[in-house]
Amino acid sequence: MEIEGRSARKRRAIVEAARTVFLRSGYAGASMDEVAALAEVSKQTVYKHFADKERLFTEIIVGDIKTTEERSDEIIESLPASDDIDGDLRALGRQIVVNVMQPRLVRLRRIIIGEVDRFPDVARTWFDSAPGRSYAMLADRFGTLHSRGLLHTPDPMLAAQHFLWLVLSIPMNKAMFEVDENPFTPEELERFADEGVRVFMAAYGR
Amino acid sequence: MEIEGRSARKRRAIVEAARTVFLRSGYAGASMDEVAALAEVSKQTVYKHFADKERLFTEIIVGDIKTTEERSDEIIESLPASDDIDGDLRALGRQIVVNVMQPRLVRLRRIIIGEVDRFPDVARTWFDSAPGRSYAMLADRFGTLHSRGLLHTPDPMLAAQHFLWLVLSIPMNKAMFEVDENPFTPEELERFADEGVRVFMAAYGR
DNA sequence: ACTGAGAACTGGACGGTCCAGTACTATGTT
DNA sequence: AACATAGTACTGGACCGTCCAGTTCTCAGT
Repeated sequence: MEIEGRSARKRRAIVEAARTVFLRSGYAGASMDEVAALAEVSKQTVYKHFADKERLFTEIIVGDIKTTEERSDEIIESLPASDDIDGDLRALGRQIVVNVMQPRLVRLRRIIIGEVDRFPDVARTWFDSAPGRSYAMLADRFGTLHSRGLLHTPDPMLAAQHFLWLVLSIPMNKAMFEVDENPFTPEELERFADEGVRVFMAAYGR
Repeated sequence: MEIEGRSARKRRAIVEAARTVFLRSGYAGASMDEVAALAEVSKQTVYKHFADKERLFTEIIVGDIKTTEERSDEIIESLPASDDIDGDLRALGRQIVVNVMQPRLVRLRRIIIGEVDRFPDVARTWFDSAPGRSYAMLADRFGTLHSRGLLHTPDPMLAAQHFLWLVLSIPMNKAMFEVDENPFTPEELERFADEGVRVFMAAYGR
């Protein structure tokens, strides 16, 4: 078993500290001294591992996005294919809303939106990965369900977007403007999911 | 007729310059020197009218929010009450999406989201005014239409939120992560509106 | 197991830059 | 005269990124 060397250990500490600091203070609000201090590492070491603040930010955020992406993939792939489409979608909607409304993700989203001008590539990566990939995976499922006659989704991509936003947009939009990243209880979130799915089924149900 | 005095004229120039600069560069990116230069005013004069950068920002942004609010009110109030609910809502949806997706408003939205931590009050003002007020006004209309049997919206507030986000969330979410604030043509936007209204009517019609 | 070389790290100082906000004098306006 | 503004220099502070002298770690070669 490979033991993590000193350099790798320091690097991990830096990444973790940077994640904390950037998520807490945003890009402009974060200082490299703060990162170094929290990582218990000298500033020089930070600059040995990362060329500058922009690259550190980019790596941290893109890393977080990838993690998020994997989790979302799991959730959508777990969508069962029972006869009870309505129940299946309700379960899916609940999982999605609870997952996406995690305070950490809400903060991440806010920071990326605030830095679109400075980091357009990060924003694009987020969009392709966070909602974009879910759109595509869900559209794929809806396409299948349509051809099996279980849903009426002739435009599966549009249906997928409608589904996700029916479930998410009310709490997400509110959270964008609240200091408290998740002002809803899990029960409230699940209600948003259920009501969203109800509307979805009225329009797209068999 | 009251002639605008010198002081008032300068103040207006400062406000306009500040609006331009803040919308272009955000709060942190904007500099007071830049504002003074664009307003063709000395920095001292800026500080004569506004105590500090934070207050200048707040006044500018809140002012813009109010303007937006009035425009939104007009649009929702113009919702006709004909027998053709479906057509009326489609017209409303189109107006809303085109109005809300103005590049200026999209930028404003991004800036406010990015500054939630520093300016929670501004964010709250935005939320209460921009989506919040529309929710309430629309919910009021839906309540009336429900009791007249023209819609089935027992929870008018929820229906109003579903309506607005069915129409808006797809383009708005994409625009949040694009450098180009409005990556859609008016035709595409209207299609989002129409499709959103279709889903809405399937769930809440009759 | 020992050693020596080189890489990585520390800690602190520091230059350079940017910028909010102030001070001060001269000029213009009412 | 009284007040507002211009113009400009200045202060104070934050912070990125660099530099350097001295220390610690790692690992290959013996």
